[in-house]
Amino acid sequence: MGLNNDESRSTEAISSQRLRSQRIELSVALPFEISSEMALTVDSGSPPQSHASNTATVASHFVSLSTNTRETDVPRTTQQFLENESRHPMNLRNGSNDRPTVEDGSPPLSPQRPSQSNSDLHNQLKRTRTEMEHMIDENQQMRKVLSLMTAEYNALYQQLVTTVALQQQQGKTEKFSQLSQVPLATALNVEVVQGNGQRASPQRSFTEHSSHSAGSERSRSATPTGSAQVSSRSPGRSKHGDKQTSPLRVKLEDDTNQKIIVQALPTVMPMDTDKAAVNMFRAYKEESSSQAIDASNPSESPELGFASEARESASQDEPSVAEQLEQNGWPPNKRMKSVLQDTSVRNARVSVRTRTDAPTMNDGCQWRKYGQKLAKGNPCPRAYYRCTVAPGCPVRKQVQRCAEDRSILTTTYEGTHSHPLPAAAVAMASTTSAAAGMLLLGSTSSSDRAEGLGSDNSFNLGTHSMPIISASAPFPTITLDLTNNPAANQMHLDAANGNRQPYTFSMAQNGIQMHAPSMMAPVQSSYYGAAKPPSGTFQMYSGNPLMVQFQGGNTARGPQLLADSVTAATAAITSDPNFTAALAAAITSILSSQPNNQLAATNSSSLGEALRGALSSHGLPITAAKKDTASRST
DNA sequence: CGTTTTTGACCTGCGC
DNA sequence: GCGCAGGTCAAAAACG
Ligand SMILES: [Zn+2]
Repeated sequence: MGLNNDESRSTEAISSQRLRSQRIELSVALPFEISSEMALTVDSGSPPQSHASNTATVASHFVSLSTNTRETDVPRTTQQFLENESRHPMNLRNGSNDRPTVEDGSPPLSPQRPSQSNSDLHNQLKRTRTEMEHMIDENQQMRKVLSLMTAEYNALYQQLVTTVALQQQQGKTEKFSQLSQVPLATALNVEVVQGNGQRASPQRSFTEHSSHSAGSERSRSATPTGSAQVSSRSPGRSKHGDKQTSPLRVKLEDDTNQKIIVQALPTVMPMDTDKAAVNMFRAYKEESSSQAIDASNPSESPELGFASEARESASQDEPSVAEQLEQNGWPPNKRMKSVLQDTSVRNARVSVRTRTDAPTMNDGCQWRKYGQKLAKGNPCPRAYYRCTVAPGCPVRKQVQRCAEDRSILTTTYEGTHSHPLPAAAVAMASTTSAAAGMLLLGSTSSSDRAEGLGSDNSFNLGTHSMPIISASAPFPTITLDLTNNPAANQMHLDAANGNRQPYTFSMAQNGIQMHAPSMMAPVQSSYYGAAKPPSGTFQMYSGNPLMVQFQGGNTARGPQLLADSVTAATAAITSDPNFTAALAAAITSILSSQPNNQLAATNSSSLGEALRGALSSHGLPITAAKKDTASRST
């Protein structure tokens, strides 16, 4: 380096570090109960190739999505989405087979009238059908969004409750710090808006990140961990990293006239098609230095408010240090970054173990390798990747093969995407984000290390339900084991405290099983070591009198599908206290998962597309029923 | 020629 | 302070 090394380094060192999470503002009406009662119907009407027999019943609660929604009305943001939902009361429906497609997709054109003649109906049917095909598409996307939102909402809700409780206990002065100390989900970012409108941002603003590829503005955290300090200043948002597509916005007001804005959620904004997604990203990138927000997220409605907020500070492409100082009162490199949040954000990790020959798992995202290291204890090098879908995206992943079994690939994700994701990437992204959120919410401190990546690559977790607590585990890590190894194919959510029972996810060929702590016993007895379950089986059991069963005909394999299944599972976990709700989320997600068609190991395979066709390609009878925990069918 | 990979240097946190 | 180990940077090389 040509520069004075020490100088530049130290300066950089203090400067705000690269952001690893996006900032997305979520506005959630606290009292709003999305979760427990809602799930999207899976009725996809009559898809092109299909049996049109997809039905689902989840605890008898169904929401018929976009039944009255025209294409243009399709909510793009979760906010809108949710509003719609609340506007249209749930549509209860039984899982019936072979319903007339009209029923589901019938647009506002004209309500069905029994008196209509057959020909009229026929014509209408035609028109409707076309529209329906669009609807189906969007329906599926919505489902994903919803499942995400549900999970996230639950997490948020819990978070808020915790926070409020804390606040009540603590003096006012401590409020902020309390807030900042609450371990938020990876994607969460809490801001406190004071009465005067000024924002105190206890958390480092993710959007500060300005790392152009030029890298002139490198930054590193110099603040010692744990010395989180809350100061009130305007959020350091600006620059490209700033695009956010916040699906939801949570706003609370506490007694002190302070608004708490909880920002959350990965930008999971499913695209209509991957092509569209690509284009969008292109545009996204191009505009990365300006106000790409509107362009890339046209659906953002003004009333949501955050768009303008974003604009206001995104005016400068690359503000100089002085400018930033002016704007924020702090030089960029001295910006307060909530170390706590930072560490939370940074530390939450989700690692996924898959059996694959490909050098890296195709998760739908674009990655750029930025490093490789020989990890201790493992002859296989560990590769470091960073997301390149959007400049400044904080997400990273590490990929390493298992020392024992080289066919097992461990991919560890960290961070939350700061941009819309291609459909293909939604599954994995939401999985990791949900899992990370759960992790952070559930445990107050660290937990076990990423298995397979750490020096001890023992993934012996499977055999017992004991969480592995590694003292040398700086990061809370959730591990999804998607290998079919009966001994190890589990996911453990470990809490350092040990007072939590791990959730266990087992991946059995085509299904995924989640065991909540309360029902550990029954599960282990029957599934483990048993023959492979029927293909396409999804089961979730919980201590609650609720059981869901998913049965599909096709054999699913490949990490992609698994990833999606896990998404559902993870989403479920995320809202631990509200398992039922989570379940709904999970189901919706699962339903859209697909027995893989062409999931080549190459980068070209698109999980999203694959998923999209899932239901239509295979008329999977999906049933869910309330049952006793005891009863189960395999 | 732009983008990605490779790779050695460098940084940071941690334990001693 | 030193050494180690995990991560990251960035120049150079490779790639398409
Ligand atoms: Zn990304």
